[in-house]
Amino acid sequence: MSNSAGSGSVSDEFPAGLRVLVVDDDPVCLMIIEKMLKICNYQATVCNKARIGLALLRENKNGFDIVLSDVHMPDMDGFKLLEHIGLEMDLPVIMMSADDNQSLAMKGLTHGACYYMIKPIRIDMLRNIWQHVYRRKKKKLNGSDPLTSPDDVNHHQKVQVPEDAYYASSENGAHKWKNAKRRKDYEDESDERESSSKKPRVVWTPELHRRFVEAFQHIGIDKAVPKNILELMNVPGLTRENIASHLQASSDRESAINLQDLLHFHEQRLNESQFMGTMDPGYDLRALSVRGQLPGQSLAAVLGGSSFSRSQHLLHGSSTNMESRQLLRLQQPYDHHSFTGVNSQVYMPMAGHGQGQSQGQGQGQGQSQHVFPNGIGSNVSGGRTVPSFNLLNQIRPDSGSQNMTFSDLLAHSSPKKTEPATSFAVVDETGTQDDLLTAILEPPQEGFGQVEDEFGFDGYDLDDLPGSP
DNA sequence: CGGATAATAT
DNA sequence: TATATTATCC
Repeated sequence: MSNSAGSGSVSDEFPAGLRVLVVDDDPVCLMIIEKMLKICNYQATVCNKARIGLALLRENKNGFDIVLSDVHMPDMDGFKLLEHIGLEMDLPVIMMSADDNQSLAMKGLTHGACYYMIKPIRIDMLRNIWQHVYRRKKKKLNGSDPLTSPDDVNHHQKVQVPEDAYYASSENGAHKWKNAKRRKDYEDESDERESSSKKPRVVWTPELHRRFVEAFQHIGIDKAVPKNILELMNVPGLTRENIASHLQASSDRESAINLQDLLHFHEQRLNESQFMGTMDPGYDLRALSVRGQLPGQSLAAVLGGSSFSRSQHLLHGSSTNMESRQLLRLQQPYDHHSFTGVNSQVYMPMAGHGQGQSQGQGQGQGQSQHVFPNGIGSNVSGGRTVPSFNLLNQIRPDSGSQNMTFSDLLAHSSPKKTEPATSFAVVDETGTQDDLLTAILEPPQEGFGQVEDEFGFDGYDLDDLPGSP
């Protein structure tokens, strides 16, 4: 294999030869998957012991592109394996399980799995796995931009959190942020000159953030207000406002993340039902809308809860699987270089509207009628409300642990934060935020968000696969 | 304090 | 330009 140098041409051989490591204690399953992978033209390596799988991975760090692992295994829990892989190498891991338990799936996803497949695995599901590899590779490229100028500009550094690193703490990084916003009490000096910047914006490096979290946890959710946090953090130059702003941003991010998790599920359902495909390949803007509430709160509440009441009637029978039905139309006739189902962004509009007043800036343009929850998108520029938020950065780590997280923060400190969203939408990576906005704002079409007969699917294989026609 | 929006940075 | 992050305002 080997690709030619990065010319623009799409190497039509990329997906082929993908090196997949499959770990599953069930020999039958293992064999089947292996077979299917081969049919897909992938290079499969199988093993029935998690430990062995891990050993294989360690042996040649670059020997595989992606890992497919079962969840339940005698010698080592699939999550454990996942953990090790996440810690030691940068490989996309897909979890598999016959158990469609939502929380289990959630656990897999939050622990770093890039996907969670419900067995039985169908070949259609395997065809697409290359996307995960591709996506990760792409992300890495974007992240490691060569902008790292060694200059000692005391500005700020580009602290891109490598997707797999989360908040790896670097002990001696304690002073890095200091120079980033050295400000002291001297207000007279500098301001304009001073070597570089004029306005030292605080840069929340992972280290700084860590300190923040530490303080937050130490204080306890009830008293964790900016003032207290500031005090405990004891960082020269940092102001209460800085904390407040960060606090706000953090909680917003948290809810955004939950949203993203939700998205994962949708993606799965999508992929899983895509075999019946054959829609016209005309559009690639997948917009998905959910009626009902989408409390920016906890994902658990959303998934397990009674949200989505609107589509309730669509669910006949098994109530185990939540919103799987309100999916929409998928396309992607093939497993080719289309990206449907992978990169996506989610936005949610607030229930109400019309707050766009702003302080009489000179914008001149009209205000958007829709308001987005702060952080998840609230930037009015050029008269438009532009949604935005960063899904990828600053997601705090330690899933498993029961440390206090910002979810707690969210739940406690802002019960009435913003109104629950009435819908949300998703677009794939070709969609811009604006597209999304459009999707959201679009008048609730008939059948939007509901199962559409016209498209030939009224059920999802997820449940009826096991044999219940 | 908490939340929204303006301002910057990338 | 569009989006992300932080500063300000109320």
